[in-house]
Amino acid sequence: MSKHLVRHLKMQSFTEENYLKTIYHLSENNEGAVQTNAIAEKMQTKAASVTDMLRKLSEKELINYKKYQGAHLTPLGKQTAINVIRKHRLWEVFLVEKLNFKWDEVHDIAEELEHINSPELVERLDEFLAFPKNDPHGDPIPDKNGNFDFVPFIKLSKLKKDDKGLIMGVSEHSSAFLKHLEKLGLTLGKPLTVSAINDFDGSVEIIVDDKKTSVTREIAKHILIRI
Amino acid sequence: MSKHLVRHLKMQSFTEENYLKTIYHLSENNEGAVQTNAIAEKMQTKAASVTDMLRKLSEKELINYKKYQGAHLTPLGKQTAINVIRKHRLWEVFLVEKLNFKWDEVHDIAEELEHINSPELVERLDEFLAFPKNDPHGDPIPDKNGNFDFVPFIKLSKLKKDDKGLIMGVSEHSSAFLKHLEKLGLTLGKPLTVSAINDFDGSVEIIVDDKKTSVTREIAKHILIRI
DNA sequence: TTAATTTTTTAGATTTGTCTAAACATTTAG
DNA sequence: CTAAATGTTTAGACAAATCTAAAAAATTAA
Ligand SMILES: [Mn+2]
Ligand SMILES: [Mn+2]
Ligand SMILES: [Mn+2]
Ligand SMILES: [Mn+2]
Repeated sequence: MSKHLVRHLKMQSFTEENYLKTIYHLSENNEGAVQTNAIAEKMQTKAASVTDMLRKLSEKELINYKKYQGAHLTPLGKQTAINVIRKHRLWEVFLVEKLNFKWDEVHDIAEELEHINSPELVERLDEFLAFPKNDPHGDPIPDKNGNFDFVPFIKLSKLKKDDKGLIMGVSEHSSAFLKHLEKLGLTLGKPLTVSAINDFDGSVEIIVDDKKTSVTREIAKHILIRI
Repeated sequence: MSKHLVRHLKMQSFTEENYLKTIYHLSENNEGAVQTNAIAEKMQTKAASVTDMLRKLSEKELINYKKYQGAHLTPLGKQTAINVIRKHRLWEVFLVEKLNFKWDEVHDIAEELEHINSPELVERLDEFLAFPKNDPHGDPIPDKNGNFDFVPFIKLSKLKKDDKGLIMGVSEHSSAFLKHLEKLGLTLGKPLTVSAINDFDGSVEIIVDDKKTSVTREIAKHILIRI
């Protein structure tokens, strides 16, 4: 890391921050330790590289790690990860609300902006945006102490025929996925009704804006619903 | 450079961008080739490191460089440097105008933001800010084609007794310097009159807002005036 | 125009983050 | 319960950006 990017006191490199964030996201769902291969896959890197980094993060007391046993974030590691996520989501709100980007265009830019290191900047950005609670994809934005409401949305793929609900979020941020939803009229806040579930491939037929559409089971897994 | 920060087509690292920017600024004033030691001093690094980087930038055709002869930006290198400067200055305007930072607080944050790689983001930011012509320190903001008016301001240190003028810029961005000016009431746009020049140490006595103050010759060199 | 001084480059290390190939450990299946 | 498959770590290398110390070139001064 170049000296021109010297960070605050606890100097985490972009790379370290990305590892911490990935470990955080992987431990959100399943409870146990986060495995080397899972991290390697998410970060599009090799298991050997992950092992190296896990040792380093462990050295810095950002994770608990023992050989062959996977990783857990320490409180310090968790705080760091949540702070990066806070910044990511605030910048996404900025890009959509102030610069008129679409929700499918902001993720990659936020991946860069999330590493800008200025606590003051984050707090002022939060204020400028009027302390938003959710990002453009429905994800909750942690406050400056790292607290946020855990809202247990249900995957569209779990709904039954005739269930009704509101689209509250997505669990996949790729532009391709979001553009596809947009084309189908599936945007945040939209009410929908499940009109049928296809026995053969699990695809879900829904009614949105009085129009009938259908999404594959894979897509339905990434659409989050509040009933 | 980590793969998570893979940039656009012409992949310049933060470090390369900072070198190009420094070479650009050093060639703004004196015309000839930019010397190794001058770069080393501005970047707070060692001459040996500079030599390594000059060879690399030359390899990439961003500068013209021959051993012992110093460096010149190529058109491509100049364009890259100006684009980084454009981003730096636009972000400074954002920080001051939208997030209410003071002019002495924004430089370091902009040093990080200037490396965010998204042409679309820059254009939308420019529009959001209503296409500002100057940054909070009076420096001109290049347009998206890299063009900007060269405005030949005069250093306060060059003025004579009884000369009048407007403060149009500063050529030093450190927080300490800017805070000092602020304390003396020397902010952008302020009219001033030179009431005396001290023979002994060259310090400049001025009248601003009907009050008399005095700045050292060193400080006067960094205050830019339009008569 | 030789000598002293300044400037620049080279040589050789170091740190960070990455990789491949091979070894080792753990889990799963027969 | 052994054997195969899967998952993880080690060993050794590499590229980027940096450093120190020493050599070489260019400039300035005597
Ligand atoms: Mn995102
Ligand atoms: Mn998001
Ligand atoms: Mn600045
Ligand atoms: Mn500025």
